[in-house]
Amino acid sequence: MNPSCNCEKCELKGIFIGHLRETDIETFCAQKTEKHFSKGEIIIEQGADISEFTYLKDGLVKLFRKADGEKEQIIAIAKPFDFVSLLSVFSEKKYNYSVTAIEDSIICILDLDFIKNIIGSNGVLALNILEKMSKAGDNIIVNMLNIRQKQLRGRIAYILIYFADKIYANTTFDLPISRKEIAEYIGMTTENVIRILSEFRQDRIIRINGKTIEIADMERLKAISNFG
Amino acid sequence: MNPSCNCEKCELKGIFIGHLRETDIETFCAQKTEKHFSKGEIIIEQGADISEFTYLKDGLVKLFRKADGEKEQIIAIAKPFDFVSLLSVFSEKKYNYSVTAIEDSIICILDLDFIKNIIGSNGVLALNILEKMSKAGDNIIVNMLNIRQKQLRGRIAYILIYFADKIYANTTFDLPISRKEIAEYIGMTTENVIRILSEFRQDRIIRINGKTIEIADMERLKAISNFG
DNA sequence: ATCATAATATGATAAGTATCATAAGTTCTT
DNA sequence: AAGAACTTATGATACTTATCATATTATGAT
Repeated sequence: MNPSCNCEKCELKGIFIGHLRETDIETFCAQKTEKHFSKGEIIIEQGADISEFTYLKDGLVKLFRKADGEKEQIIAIAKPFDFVSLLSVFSEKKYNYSVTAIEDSIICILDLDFIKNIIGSNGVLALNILEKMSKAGDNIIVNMLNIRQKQLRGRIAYILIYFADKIYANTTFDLPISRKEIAEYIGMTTENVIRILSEFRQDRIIRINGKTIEIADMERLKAISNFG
Repeated sequence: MNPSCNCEKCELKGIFIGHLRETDIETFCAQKTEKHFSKGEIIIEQGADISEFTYLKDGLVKLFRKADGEKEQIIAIAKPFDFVSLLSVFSEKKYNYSVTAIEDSIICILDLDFIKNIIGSNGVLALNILEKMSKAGDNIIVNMLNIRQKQLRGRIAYILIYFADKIYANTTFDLPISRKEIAEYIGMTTENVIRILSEFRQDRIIRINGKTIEIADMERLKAISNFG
């Protein structure tokens, strides 16, 4: 493992480095660029040419699209290993969604043709990528289906639990997105997101302090998520 | 091209046969099983082990899942080339959705380990599969986002246009699914699907005769799809 | 053929959600 | 420090959608 690569912490290390031939590792490490993005910065802009293969090494990002005269729609909140350039990369010429950092993030960038070349000459690596892509797409779809089958209270409960369990592993956390963005994520209005959060607070299911949320009654929240 | 393979009509021929070495083509053709399913028959059952790689050669199928005590949710209506075993195949052990034929269909089946083997030893083929998977996942997600941002009338209009344009290339067609299934596909109740179809009929936007739908005023339907 | 079951259909009502209005608190800019 | 722009907040009302009830027509099974 080439130390210049500085990939020790990267969750994708196993997939890439582990399956590359020695000569490719050299090129891979020389190729790789790491970029830091502060919370709020745009990483990928909808409509831009896809010429790079990017993935999230650290942080948290949101994928969203803006159609015609419509509101923005958040497609996914992605953490490391959830692949950033997961969707269109291998099938489209231009991104049909944007990505921004919702927490300080580190993105690794590789030339797409270079990656395609490696994959084309390394079937085992290809299978691994295939597995990751498959999983990433799956997760987004399952998530959307889960949200779709619930009503507003259930959706809010679901997303709060998602942050607590899957992202922060803590019942107290700072919401990385605004109420408006939550609305764009679960397909409802900003007012109703605020309203239902207030309702949960009044019912002592959560405590709110600005962006800070504390889940006070996880049992009830889970019940709402499951049956709401 | 081995004639015993009988793949002339298959849209996936180019991807598989085109990139296989001579020796692999022999095995591929010997391996391949073709199965016919009549309308209504179950092709894949949720929860079953994934041990085969299946794809749709001809016909029309629906992918759906059933969660806990919830209603069924239709994930996608897939035509040939939209890959049947697209989602979980490379990442899961068991199917988390079912597939049934909504029109008489022909399915091609290959052992999954065999396919993985081929991919593992053939990077170019891998890239092609990656492209297809990427595209298939994309389509489902975009479709779900499109539907989500509309209200009921817009959703119904959208799906009618989808069948007319994308599936049957004809403004008159037989609906391959029931009103109940439409409801499961666009996330609303059966009654409202029926109601809105009746409404469209009363407004002379469509003509209905049982399962047969004729789009009488495509302009208006498109307007409803876009702005509803 | 006939019974049972499911699909289509329509109305009335209840529940859920969006829209509009307004206000107070934040954050960012200058 | 003040103002602009945005976020959070809450209420009133209108609109959208679901639920319940009931009837009719299709479909499938014995």
